[in-house]
Amino acid sequence: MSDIPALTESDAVSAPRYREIHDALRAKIVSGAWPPGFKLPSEPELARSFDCARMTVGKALTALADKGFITRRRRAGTRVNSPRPQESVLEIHDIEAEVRTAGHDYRYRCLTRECRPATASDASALNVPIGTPVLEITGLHCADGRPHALEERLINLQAVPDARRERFSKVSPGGWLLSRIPWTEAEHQISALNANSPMAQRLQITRHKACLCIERRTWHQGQRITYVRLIYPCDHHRLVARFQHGSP
Amino acid sequence: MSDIPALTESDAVSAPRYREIHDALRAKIVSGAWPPGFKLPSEPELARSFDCARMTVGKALTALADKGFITRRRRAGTRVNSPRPQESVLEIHDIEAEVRTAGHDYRYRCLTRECRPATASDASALNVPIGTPVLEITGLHCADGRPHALEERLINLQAVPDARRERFSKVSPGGWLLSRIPWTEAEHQISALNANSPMAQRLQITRHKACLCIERRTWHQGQRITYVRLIYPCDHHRLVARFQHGSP
DNA sequence: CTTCCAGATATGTCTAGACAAATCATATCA
DNA sequence: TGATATGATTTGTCTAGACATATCTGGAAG
Repeated sequence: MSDIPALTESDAVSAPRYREIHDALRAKIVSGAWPPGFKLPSEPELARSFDCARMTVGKALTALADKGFITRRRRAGTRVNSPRPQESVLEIHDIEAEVRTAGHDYRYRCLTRECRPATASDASALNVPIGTPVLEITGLHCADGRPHALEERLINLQAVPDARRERFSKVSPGGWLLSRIPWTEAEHQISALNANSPMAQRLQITRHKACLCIERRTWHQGQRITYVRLIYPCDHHRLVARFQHGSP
Repeated sequence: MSDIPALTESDAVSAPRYREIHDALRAKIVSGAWPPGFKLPSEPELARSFDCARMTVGKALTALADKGFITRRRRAGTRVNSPRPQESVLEIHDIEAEVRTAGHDYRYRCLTRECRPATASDASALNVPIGTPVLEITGLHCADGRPHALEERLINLQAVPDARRERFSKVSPGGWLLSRIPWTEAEHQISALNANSPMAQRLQITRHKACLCIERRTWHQGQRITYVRLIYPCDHHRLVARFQHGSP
């Protein structure tokens, strides 16, 4: 027989001190007792009032700052932030993984491929000077042989010169790039659009059908790597984002 | 004249030690030198090899664990995680704030309002038993008098009984709820759809026009509060998500 | 062979103190 | 008055050590 008592959330083994402090301070903020702009007591004062070392309150404050509740500045002290817009964590999956986990067969097919000096629109999409060598690729992601998503991509050849030698006929440029140059920064824009004729033809859908459009720009160490536009027919895809604030 | 030297990213004032360690370890991981499942050296070993105190490597490891690169377990040690799907932080703004910050005049108008026992579809949207009292509201968010977004909402009256007495004729239920019951958990689904006739009529757009559809489910302490579907004509809205992994 | 207990080891938390760096407030000088 | 030096305050980082807690390993007991 085990002597370990049953644990419920409410009677956890006693949270660590820094979490107690973190939660106490957060309660002051979310309840409105400490409104935006309010200056918190200094670390030494908090340490005295919580009867612990400064490092311990510091740990709690750092966590609150990481979560965006407060801003800390040397000498100026710590202040409560204005509430930020709702944030959700959006998981943007690799298309191949996404298709395969849904239990379908995945295939990629290249439609067009062209190396050229950047036009004005290429330049603005990649944020490079006009004339910089770029590679434009359009391809189709298929699930069980049926078109799943259309990909239109620009690659900055200055950042990824190897791409010039790759045909991308069967291998999707997304995975190829990811394995070569891990991105450090990404920006996504999500919008809706009506399929135009070439899109509709390639995706085998009717013209004007609503599509989800995901544009992604990727950086590596500040340098723009690639710009990609993915077009999903509306019944093929939806994005899910979840957010939890409070407990952790 | 200021003697402060110009700072470029490359010549920052010398990063704190724990960040150097953090970056060094992350480099091992993202480069693949330490593959998923790899067991890292123990804290004391790392402290020796980086010639610093254990707390300093601990800080770096904690940060890496928070970001999902590694998993740490007592006695079992620290291991590299399998790569997670790309994640982006998606900011989902309050519509009113969004319209106003764009410099437009904002107005909300209620279209329909009905209290009823939950039908089967209400029940699945709110995850409550059939027959639970719910409030259904449809309304229109307008910018400068023109339709901006259509809102279809269900409110769980068991969780928010006060809503029964509120007419919501001019005040948007989103803000009303938010000020009353702060959510602790939210899930968003983003998809595209073609406007059907009633949508098109209410939004004053042509039928079949592509719209961005954002569905949101909100919880408070595990209890489902509300389900809302927002329909934006495609040229009215796009979502932006940013993600940076690495530096912070 | 299985079960159980006792180390050994790795992380988790905490402390008290130290110095560094940023910034605010004040006093001083031109 | 206005610019500048000075000091005080607050956060940022780091250390060396301590004890707590979880978990793995191997050996002893049944």
